[in-house]
Amino acid sequence: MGYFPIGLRKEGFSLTEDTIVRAKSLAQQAYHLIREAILSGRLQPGERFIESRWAMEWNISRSPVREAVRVLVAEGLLQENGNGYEVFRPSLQDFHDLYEMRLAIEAMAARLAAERIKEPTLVKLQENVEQTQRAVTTGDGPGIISYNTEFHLLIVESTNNSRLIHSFQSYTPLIDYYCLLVLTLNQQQTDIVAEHQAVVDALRAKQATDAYERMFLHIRHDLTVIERM
Amino acid sequence: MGYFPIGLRKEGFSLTEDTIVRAKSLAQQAYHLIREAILSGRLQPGERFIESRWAMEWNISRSPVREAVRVLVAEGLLQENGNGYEVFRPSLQDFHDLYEMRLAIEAMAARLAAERIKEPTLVKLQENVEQTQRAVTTGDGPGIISYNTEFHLLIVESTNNSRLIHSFQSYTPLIDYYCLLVLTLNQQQTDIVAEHQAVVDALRAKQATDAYERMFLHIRHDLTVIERM
DNA sequence: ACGGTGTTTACTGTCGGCTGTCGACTGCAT
DNA sequence: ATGCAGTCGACAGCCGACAGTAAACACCGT
Repeated sequence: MGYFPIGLRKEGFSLTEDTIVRAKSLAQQAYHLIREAILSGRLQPGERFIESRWAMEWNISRSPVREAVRVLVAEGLLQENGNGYEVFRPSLQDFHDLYEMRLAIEAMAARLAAERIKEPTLVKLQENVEQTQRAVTTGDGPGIISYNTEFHLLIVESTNNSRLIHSFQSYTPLIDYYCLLVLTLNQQQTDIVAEHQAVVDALRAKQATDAYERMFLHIRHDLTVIERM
Repeated sequence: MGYFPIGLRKEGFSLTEDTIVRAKSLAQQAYHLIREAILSGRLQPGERFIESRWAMEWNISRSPVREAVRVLVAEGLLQENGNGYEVFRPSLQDFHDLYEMRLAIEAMAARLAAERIKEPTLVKLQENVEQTQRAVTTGDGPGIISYNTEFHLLIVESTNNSRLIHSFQSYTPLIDYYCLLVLTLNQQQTDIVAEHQAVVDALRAKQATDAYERMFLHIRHDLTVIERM
């Protein structure tokens, strides 16, 4: 007991596995499950979060759930509410703050990337822009979103700065979360291709301030489009 | 038992209090104590961190200590080490990454502050610059550091952006930490006053891009000075 | 000496239970 | 009805104990 992934603990498991795999701690599994439940919207914003319910649900004790909760509170996805916890309640102000954070991180990332990016990444970025173009013309909504995410990730990663990357990864799901809750989609803008292309051009030319400027305008454009709704 | 602040649990406490005060949870107290111990250098980098030792030390059970550890791991101040934990081991690369993070956050903050800063804050900033000037001329090292910290904090706070502020507050102690460990002091540069003054001037003139640029150069200057050592 | 195999030890992960607190409910007096 | 005290159920904070594990140690045949 206590070593099988949540959800398999009663039903048993297949013995046909050919490698030995050590399950993550229950606390970590609980963390990921709760996080996923919040970000996917299965847990409503403001909904009360009760440790013991989930512990029972998963047939584990409250300790690992508590530890997961501690981390989620630190990350802001859960909030202490007098006595008890509730799911983070997003506000427009938060969303605005988040976008300014994006501006800070990603514009800086573009600036740094201009000096550090490698040829293979540039190639990938160029491909990405073209794939985005196709997705836009064919009206492939999910495609646009996923290519867009990849575009920004590639640039942030090419800074080789672990803090920027970590920060980026911590707020990216939140943006999707807001879009899920508040907005239908923010991909109506067709300028995205041109703006991405401008960033790539600046990166290719190793023009740091130019890359910064392009990325800054791109994200701020996104923000103003969203705010108009 | 279990409801008095750590350190008072055996000695009892005065009954002359005239207000009811709720003690912070043991987990929160443990969190702050551990964090303080790390940042002050009393816990050496790389030193193994043993939950049960500290629980015994404080006469509490391991549960609250564990919860504190969870948060500190999430923040990066403790690291999982196979089986067990150890104190975050800073590296030069980390320090460099941290400074680029500063560039991202604080340059953006200056940009936003230019549009949002209020007159009283501008006055405070101007006073701050003059106090810094005096501290520099009298060779008051600690004074320079504390005025410098205040300067940057004032600007970040005047963005009214909770994410930027939170990010700033999470890395600020780390910078002091690095300075404590690696460097004697990074305040040998006397340009600090002129650079701060330039930022304040740009803010007063509501020149966003100018404020951005000044702050960017100021912090990068700091970084290059440090790196030369 | 030395690789390999028990064995101890010191720790983390998890559990179930106890206690304090809060909010809702109940019943009584006004 | 209304205000108040008492009661109760639900939940978080905390605890002591147990189980599992990794590294250090001791032992052994070679």
